[in-house]
Amino acid sequence: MVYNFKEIEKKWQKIWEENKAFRAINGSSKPKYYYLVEFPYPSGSGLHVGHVRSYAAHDTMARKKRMQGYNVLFPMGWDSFGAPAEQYAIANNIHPKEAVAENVKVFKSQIQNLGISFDWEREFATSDPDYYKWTQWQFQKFFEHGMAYKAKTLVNWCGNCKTVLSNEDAAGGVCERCNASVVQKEQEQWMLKMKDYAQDLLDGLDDTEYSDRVKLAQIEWIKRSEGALINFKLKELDESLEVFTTRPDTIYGVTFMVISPEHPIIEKYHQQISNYEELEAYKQEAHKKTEFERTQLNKDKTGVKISGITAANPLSNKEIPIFISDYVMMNYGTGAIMAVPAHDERDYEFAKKFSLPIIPVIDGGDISKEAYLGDGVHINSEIINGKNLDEAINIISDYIEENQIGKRTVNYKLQDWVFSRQRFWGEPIPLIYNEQDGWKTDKNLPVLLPDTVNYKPTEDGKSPLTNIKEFVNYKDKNGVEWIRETDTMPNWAGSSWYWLRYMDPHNDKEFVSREALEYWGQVDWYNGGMEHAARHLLYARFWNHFLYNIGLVPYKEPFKKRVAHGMILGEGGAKMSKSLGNVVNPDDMVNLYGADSLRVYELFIGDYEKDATWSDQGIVGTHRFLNRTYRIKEKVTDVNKYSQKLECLMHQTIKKVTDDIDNMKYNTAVSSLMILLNEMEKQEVITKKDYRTYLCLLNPIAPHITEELNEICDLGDPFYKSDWPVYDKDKIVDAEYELVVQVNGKVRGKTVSRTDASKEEMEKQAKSIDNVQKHISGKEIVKIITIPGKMVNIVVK
RNA sequence: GCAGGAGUGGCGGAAUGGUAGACGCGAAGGUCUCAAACACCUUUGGUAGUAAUACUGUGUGAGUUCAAGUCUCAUCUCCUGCACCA
Repeated sequence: MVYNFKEIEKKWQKIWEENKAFRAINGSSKPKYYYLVEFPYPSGSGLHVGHVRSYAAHDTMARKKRMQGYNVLFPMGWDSFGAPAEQYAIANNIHPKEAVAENVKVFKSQIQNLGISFDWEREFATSDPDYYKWTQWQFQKFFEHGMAYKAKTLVNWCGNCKTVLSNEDAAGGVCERCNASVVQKEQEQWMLKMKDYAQDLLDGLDDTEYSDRVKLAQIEWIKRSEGALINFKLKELDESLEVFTTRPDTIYGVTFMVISPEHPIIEKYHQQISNYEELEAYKQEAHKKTEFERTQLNKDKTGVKISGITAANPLSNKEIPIFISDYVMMNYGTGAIMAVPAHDERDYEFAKKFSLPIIPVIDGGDISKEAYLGDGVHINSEIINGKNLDEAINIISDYIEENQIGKRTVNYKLQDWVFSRQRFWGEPIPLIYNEQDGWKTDKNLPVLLPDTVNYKPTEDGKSPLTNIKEFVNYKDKNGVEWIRETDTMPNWAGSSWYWLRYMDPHNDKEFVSREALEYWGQVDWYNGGMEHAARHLLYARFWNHFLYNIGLVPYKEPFKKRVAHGMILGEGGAKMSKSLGNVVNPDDMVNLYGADSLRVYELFIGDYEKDATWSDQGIVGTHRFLNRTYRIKEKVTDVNKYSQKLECLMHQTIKKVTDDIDNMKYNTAVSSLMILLNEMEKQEVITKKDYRTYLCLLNPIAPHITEELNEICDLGDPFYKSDWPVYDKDKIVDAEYELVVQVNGKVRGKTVSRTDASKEEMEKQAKSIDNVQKHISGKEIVKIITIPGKMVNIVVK
């Protein structure tokens, strides 16, 4: 250990805190910039080296931006509601509130030990009543604007966590939290009408600068498809069955229909259906299957034919049977499909299984083997015979609209948001109910979570709050008795507006003041993990779009820019996990090498947006780099201008580091600083200005050691009060350079040339090199390509 | 299956169409030391050669170009999302 990083780091962290060095000022006349990094769940396992990477990266940008004269908002808080905190509490047999307080303390000190320049005066946790009061208030806005409704839905039920999960939480048929299988269960739930915002959420992406993969994750999740709704008349009833299809042109190939086992028509025409019991049994069987079995394992088609109801093809008038099958989902489209086995893989499998007719309507392929999915000319299709795909779709769409059989439509995969959780540790949904008045908002906010110890989920899956009479029974000031809603909000709620609260975190009159909203505007740059690029981002955008539409926020899109960091993998390339024993604790690294070494290492490790593998050796390298940075202070002279030999490199490095930080190319920023240090080490002495500039460029990445050296060597104001260096673009080009000479594209020699040499001079110089002579003598020179300041290529024959 | 991304030394990784392998790690040799650690110096893609140098080299195969890791086409592999989405 060359320098005492422990003492230095503590010292500067204290100075920054005492001087409120990173305080963001509402209404400052400086230009504003808002950096947001996802706030963590304060889980029991403490900070991960992955957190360090994203915090250090944003911190680097934030520190530089401040030095460039911006009023930077760079806040941090805690996403403390939800399952992780609750599970930790249950496991350790303490109240979630205490668990959160405990974990936040650990997280905060870990982050502070890293010297991240968060404005801690704006800190809050989503489980603070002062915060969730406003989450509840905003939910009431959704409710008041008809955006929240209660519905009996088939929900994903995790038997292990004893809770309902959103489709997003149950992706892949396993519980996001505990990995147990998810089954389907009917339950009354509060829903938010997110589907109404599908197109807006899609269009809004055009006004953002998200990285491509983030944008695509959003598009994929919303998934828009254009097609048509078509009504199929039911022969026995005065009723029709509506289907959604993207291929109306294949309608002549429809040989049967399939509806979801949960389709309401089954209940409605219970009487007409002669095999109702059989259908009901199938439905029950399907619900027992996990989503995983339904989708992954069981590609084998199952189903039951509905007896007593048949449909008619609206174009050909042919009578067709109707089946129920679990391959049709109630929550997509209309829950019913027209089956075209000749041209759809799933319908084909089903038709084969149930020996149903397969009529080709597009020419091509061999339908005796498989469904033909390719393009071609329509056949067996009366009014569209001989037409190609686009034409046929148009003709059929026109036809069904003219004859009022159906209409063109756009469908989205995006679903309404299941907003209820039957858990203790969440924001209570602030609604009350009685028979006469139905559901009403409770205006006495916050609706506080009771201080109960009975917070474990109940066996029947109801919220533990249902057992607390003092909470459930509510009498208003007129003496009217109400029952309180006992469901709580999902974890995603608190994180759906937290960036707004940072703008004005202590406001007890409003969720955020209008002035603060106008001043800070959009989050300029939001970083987080790829795992949140679909769901969290979608919920947050939806929430903000809604607030915008009711006039509560000035911008529709909350985040101007979103970039996703890569993961830090354990040594060996696997995801860090306790079971693999490859978890690296940032505290250990800070103790061994210091926060600066850890920060530099995590930024040097590779491309910020890509995954990177941890290496214990790598951090040794960056630690050495900082030691050398420290040691070179002995060479500093009192001269206050750049050394002549270093001047050009200094300007080049300023440019490189400035550009690289803006483009998140931290690895090459660090590398260019290493190059500069290597050069300085070669000099007998370096000037005060050389050293000051070098330290200043390194400061956003390694803030402690640079502040210390700046002070020890008496180079100027502390960096947190200083300006970012600027380069002179006339000085980034050296007077001389190494001219590369190629013959037929192969390097045959190098020589030192003047930057302002003419092409003729360059060619003359090139030809004078012995080895070049050797390769061109006796041959005909076809042409010479000369790139000033770079190279000469002599083409010979 | 669909979409996106990536294949470069022993390893992490650099390269506006213009010197491939910057920078770092590791390794080898050396200096310091009684010794070790730390530090410092030298070397380090492969093959041949004392060397100068030559050939070869960015997953594979073609192509465009004076010049290709970079552009085009084909192909293989890996990763990451999404997935019975009608």
